[in-house]
Amino acid sequence: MMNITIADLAKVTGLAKSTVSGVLNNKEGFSAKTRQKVLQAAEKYGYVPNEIARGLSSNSTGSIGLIIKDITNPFYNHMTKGVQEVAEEHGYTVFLCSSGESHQAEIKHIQAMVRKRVDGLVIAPLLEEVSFDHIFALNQKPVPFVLLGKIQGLECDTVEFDDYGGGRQAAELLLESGHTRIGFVRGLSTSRASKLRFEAFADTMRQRGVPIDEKFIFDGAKGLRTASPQVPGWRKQKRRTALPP
Amino acid sequence: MMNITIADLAKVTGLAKSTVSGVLNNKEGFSAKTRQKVLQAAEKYGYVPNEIARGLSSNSTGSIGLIIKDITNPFYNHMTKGVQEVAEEHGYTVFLCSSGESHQAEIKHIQAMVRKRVDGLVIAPLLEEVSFDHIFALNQKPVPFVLLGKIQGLECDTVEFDDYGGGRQAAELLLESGHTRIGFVRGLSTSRASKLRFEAFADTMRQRGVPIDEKFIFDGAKGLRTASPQVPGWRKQKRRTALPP
DNA sequence: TTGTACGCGTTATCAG
DNA sequence: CTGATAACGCGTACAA
Repeated sequence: MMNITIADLAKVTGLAKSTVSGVLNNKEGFSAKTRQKVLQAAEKYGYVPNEIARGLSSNSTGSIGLIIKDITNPFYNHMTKGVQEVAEEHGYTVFLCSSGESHQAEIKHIQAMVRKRVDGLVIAPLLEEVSFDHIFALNQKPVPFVLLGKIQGLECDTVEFDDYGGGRQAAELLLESGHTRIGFVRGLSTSRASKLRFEAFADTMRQRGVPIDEKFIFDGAKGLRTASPQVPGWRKQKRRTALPP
Repeated sequence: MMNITIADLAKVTGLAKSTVSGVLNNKEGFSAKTRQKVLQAAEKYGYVPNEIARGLSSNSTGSIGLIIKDITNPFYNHMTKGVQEVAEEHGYTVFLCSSGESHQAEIKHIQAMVRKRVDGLVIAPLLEEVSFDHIFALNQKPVPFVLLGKIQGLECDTVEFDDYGGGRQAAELLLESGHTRIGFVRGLSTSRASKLRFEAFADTMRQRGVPIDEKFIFDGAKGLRTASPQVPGWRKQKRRTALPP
């Protein structure tokens, strides 16, 4: 029950490999008879083109890599959905890799994607308290990539968020509603988003002359407990379900 | 800035391709000097093995395909996380495909995965009101797969859920708490899980002699609105965030 | 210990 | 219009 190849098809139809390949790729210039023969044989034997082989000669794989932190985080799974929809529209498939907030995992995944010769990469990297050597190294390679967040001194495509602005808006909303005892839950120390949002919050509070009570500042939140169903007893299931990165 | 190959390394070191390959694959029987030379050159020129080429001759890709309905559904993203963790432990990478409740998309994705010659496939297929021809066809091919849910007349690996039991338990819990005006929100008609849960609910109600009020039965729920952050304005963003399949 | 030749499945380039 | 042949990058026998 091996996979049938173009050579097999050539043998059974009595044609040459190149002819079979041509017909299968809808090239011009083949007699209707030949076309028929090839197509019928392909159908009959359940021929499925081997994209690995195709990729080797065409030097492209039709795959892109997406490296995120945690697929159970709604921010990332919505983003993944979007990436996937667009990829699909363009005939691409996506490799999903989760770094799980581990710098080592991030490095490993990027290398794996390069080994698999993806046609492109979308990366949501850890942005604080880590080195970016692996990203600079990636930049020396032929594979194009987009980063979620800017890296100092690296000229490349990025998607950025106004985390400072968001933090300010949130603080202002609460202050304008007349609140003064406002708390803040910070995320992991590797999250630049969390850092910026907190800075904005602190700046806004200071500007309005409202003191921050340290009792209400928390650190290292890895997620929000939600009402989401959980896969019961899945290993040491780390919950990390609703906090944007 | 092309990708560097084993042949390039052979050229710059003045060694043979097979020597380079041997060293890179940690084979026995090479002088320390040769080893050094190869490793240094590989490092210097940023050599990254081409898994496409490797896959072509080894007839394996180190990738598995995962076909689910919607990655923003917590049931599926937790499942995806699990699949991914195990895959990674074994040195595999996963292709993520979302069928989005479309039978056509499911078929298309399965074919794409076969073309990409994944080493295996995990599929959460639509189970009601659809044909299974594509699954039977898949079963004729060399690629192993696991299904979420059983298909009549198909001998293959499956993972199953006790949806009927769950529906019964839920009904019993409410009845035993003294409730009688109980509603039920059914999912899509292609969801067997939803169908079975409703049957269990209806059976339980009947057995207890509690009448079902049709006013409280709803159909076609595609998701639960949650407090999850949304990617704002992402196309016609269909929300489908928290209902198990 | 090292080098050569072939196969993996496709595509592309030439001849016929 | 069709057929032979050479890449593509790697592994793996086999030979030197």
